[in-house]
Amino acid sequence: MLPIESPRQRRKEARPAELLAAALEMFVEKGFAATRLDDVAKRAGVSKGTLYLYFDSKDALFKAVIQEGIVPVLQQGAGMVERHTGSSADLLRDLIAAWWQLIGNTHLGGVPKLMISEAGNFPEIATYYYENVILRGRDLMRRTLQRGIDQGEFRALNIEQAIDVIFAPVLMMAIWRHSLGACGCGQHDPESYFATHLDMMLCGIAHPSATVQPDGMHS
Amino acid sequence: MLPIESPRQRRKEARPAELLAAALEMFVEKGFAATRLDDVAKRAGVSKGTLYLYFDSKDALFKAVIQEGIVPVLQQGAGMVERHTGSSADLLRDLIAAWWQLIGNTHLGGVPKLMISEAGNFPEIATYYYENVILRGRDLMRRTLQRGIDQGEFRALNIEQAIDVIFAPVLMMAIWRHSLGACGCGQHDPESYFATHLDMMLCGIAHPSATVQPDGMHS
DNA sequence: CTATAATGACTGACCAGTCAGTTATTAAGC
DNA sequence: GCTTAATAACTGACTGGTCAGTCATTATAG
Repeated sequence: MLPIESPRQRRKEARPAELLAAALEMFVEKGFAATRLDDVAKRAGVSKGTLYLYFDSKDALFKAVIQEGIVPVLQQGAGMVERHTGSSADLLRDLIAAWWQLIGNTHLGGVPKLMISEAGNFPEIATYYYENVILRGRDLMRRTLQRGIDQGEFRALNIEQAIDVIFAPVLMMAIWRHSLGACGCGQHDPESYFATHLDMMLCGIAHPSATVQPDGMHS
Repeated sequence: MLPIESPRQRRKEARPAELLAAALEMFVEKGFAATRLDDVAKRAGVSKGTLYLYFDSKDALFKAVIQEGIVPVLQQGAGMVERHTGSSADLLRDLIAAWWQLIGNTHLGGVPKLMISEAGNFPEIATYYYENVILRGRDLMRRTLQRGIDQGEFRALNIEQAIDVIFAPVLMMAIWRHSLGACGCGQHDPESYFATHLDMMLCGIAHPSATVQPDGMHS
């Protein structure tokens, strides 16, 4: 973004950042198929011809939106787990808060919905997303949970399944915002919702005095 | 719907059940916009012209898929909460198991993904879905949780938020199956996944001996 | 004047929706 | 039973509109 070495004037600043931003917004809002490239170009303030100077096709634009949108952010936040020194519960809190701050609460928060909607039509991009985004994110969660178990802070449970159970409410919050939440349907306050979420994950919902049978047998 | 007064023989049984089923499958698989009505008709074994004998438009077909697909099933399972006599934890288990059995694990399991994808393009249907499906489902959950709290089995917590926290992993399981899960990406075994889920919800992940501060303060 | 960037009218493929025509089913006449 | 008439069910070629992708032209910079 910053001018690199032209003394008085950039020749052309246009890396297609506005185009990617406009495309992300419209893909999230209307879906891939229902988005017209004329509209994307118009929202970015250029013509459709210009769009085709930077992207070979609508598919290529979609791919670029996914790749250049999420992957850098995810890499950026990767060191958090190693650096952390406090309790694992706090690390879990921090991870979720960071995800919400950097992704969920920005335009990128629409990407999960977009990938869910279009995975079937773009298996190649879905695979890319799975390997470069989902697996990496799961890895952060896995290390956090393993850390908690090793330190005796968490119970030993099926980590792979726990990852999804813990992250699902966070994901759904972002997905909801970009789907039915945008139609005037109810919506929680994120801060307070995540607090309840963590509370439930760490303590469960059972009353402390009640004896609970975890795996389905009656008392 | 039932034959009114033909003594020995129905004239024609064809309510367009095959068309609705075919449309549901293809909408879930490819998305609304990317689904061609020629293909829907072909999958149902009729011509496109026949499809238009029963549905006024592609939009009307979509609406029918949502309405006639989910609402009856939801109504059918509504009495479960009243009839239940055991512990509230078991009721929660039963509700989730029933949802998975009747919706998640059938073709209807694709409807949540479909609504998420298309809510923006069909606000009217999204509102219908919210009021007739989501709110009703939340109501079952609410009564279950309230029951548990009243009986001292569950802690008092924010019920509205707890509903979503508890149901999100179940929903995500169904959504995953119809999006990235269909692209060869990993997938949990539902039975075992829901067991872990309930275990976590009821007991939390914290080790019993660890002192946990539920709401974000350090120890 | 040359080179580069940007444009927007144009084209061809695609597909929702239509409708004149075909086939299947039932009823009527004998 | 057999033939014909009447109606219902279904078909698929066609049309009109939409939109991804192209490219000859225009604008701008040096």
